[in-house]
Amino acid sequence: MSLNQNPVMPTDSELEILQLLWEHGESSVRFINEKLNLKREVGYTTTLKIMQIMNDKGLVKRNTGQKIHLYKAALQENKAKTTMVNEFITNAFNGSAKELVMHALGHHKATANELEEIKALIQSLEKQS
Amino acid sequence: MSLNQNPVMPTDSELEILQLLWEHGESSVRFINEKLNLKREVGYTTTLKIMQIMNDKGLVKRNTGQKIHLYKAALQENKAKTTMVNEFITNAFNGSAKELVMHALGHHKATANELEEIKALIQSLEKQS
DNA sequence: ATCGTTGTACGAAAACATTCGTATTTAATA
DNA sequence: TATTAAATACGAATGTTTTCGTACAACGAT
Repeated sequence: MSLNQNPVMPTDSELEILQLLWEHGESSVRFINEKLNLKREVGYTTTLKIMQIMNDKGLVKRNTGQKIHLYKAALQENKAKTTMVNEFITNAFNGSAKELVMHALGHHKATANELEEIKALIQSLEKQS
Repeated sequence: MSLNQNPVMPTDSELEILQLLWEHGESSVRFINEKLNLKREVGYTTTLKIMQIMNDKGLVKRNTGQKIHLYKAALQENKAKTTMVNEFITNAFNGSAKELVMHALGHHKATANELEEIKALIQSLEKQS
């Protein structure tokens, strides 16, 4: 996706890799490729190429000090996800966070505990105003 | 009896057009192209081509009874958006609706009224269980 | 009937994303 | 130091999305 190209939007493959980097921290191509292959078959050089492109785009930072290069996400997980959510709200929900939330809660199961946490967040947002 | 087929995910351009069709109902290519051009420059035949592709994919239904063909969204707005939200939750939030909602509410401003509506929805979800 | 305007059809270029084969580099070890 | 295993670099094929030029069809006005 991207009609909007401001903060560089990751492609689907790039997002898959970013998630692994957020979860595991700085990692080698080999490691990421093995994690990817737990879910689907991907060639090593395919993963390598995508991570090199991500480096060119500034989505990751690469440490080339050793033979085995190490990659880490260039963006904080929270900030990146907020950017993606806002983009999604703009593109698919005409800017209405409420609409998105209604769909997310109405059709994707959330546990009682999660609903409590969301209520608490709303409460704290209401106190701010 | 009809076979259920995998929902086709619209591309960004296709989604833009779907939103206009949901908003305005059955429309001509000329009309949609003019709406698009309020926000960004798009050639007429570009819009035409995308709408033809959407027809091939089954994203829209086309009425060719007149010289000016009319297009309407093939999917109900609610169903399509739910599908997109669930896809997004899977891809970017590891399946957690809560994570998505927290991001949506935490950083995208929602009005006090909207927060009330969301609370009411949560209440009704909690009653169900 | 012909001309000009406004449609649709279609193909191909341009831009972007994904995949992978092959060449080259690096470094441990025999 | 020469060999080998494992890494990176690079280019090209493939696939998808977006864009638009050009051809042709429909129709109203002359």
